[in-house]
Amino acid sequence: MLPKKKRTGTNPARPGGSSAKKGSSINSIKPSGKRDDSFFDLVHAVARQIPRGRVTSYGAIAACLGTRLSARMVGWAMLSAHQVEKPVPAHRVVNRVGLLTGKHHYKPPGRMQELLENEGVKVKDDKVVDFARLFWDPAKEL
DNA sequence: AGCCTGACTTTGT
DNA sequence: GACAAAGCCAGGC
Repeated sequence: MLPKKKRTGTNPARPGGSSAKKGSSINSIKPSGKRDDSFFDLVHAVARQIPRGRVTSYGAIAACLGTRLSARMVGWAMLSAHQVEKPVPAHRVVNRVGLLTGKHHYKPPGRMQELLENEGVKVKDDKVVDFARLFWDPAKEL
């Protein structure tokens, strides 16, 4: 989501460095501590840095990683986020309109909203209130 | 190998 | 603001 950011004609596509597509496996869940720097781990890392009481969007994370066009993959990464033991505040990640699209993936669907409200984020109709204000841009704040 | 699906986004109508 | 289409990458069949 880059409302003001000009669309650089040259699509950054892959700002070298972030995308290390080699042996990309979701099996990054290695208790041994040896985890591949796959796309998923990067997403987890960013998601984990979301300040409490703030929210962000998949696209923001994707853009931060340079894969703005692959926001979907961020969602995929969130799936693994539930598998891993590491604390990944997936509830702080919503779609660009602030809709809790992933609430249905929680054990109790309402858990996501509860977690958010518990952090001070008001949710109305599966939608984050004042989303624009609570929005946290990893590319900017990070 | 191909084909389909998916916690999304952007652009155009 | 809403709807439709295209693009993205990874995983499962």
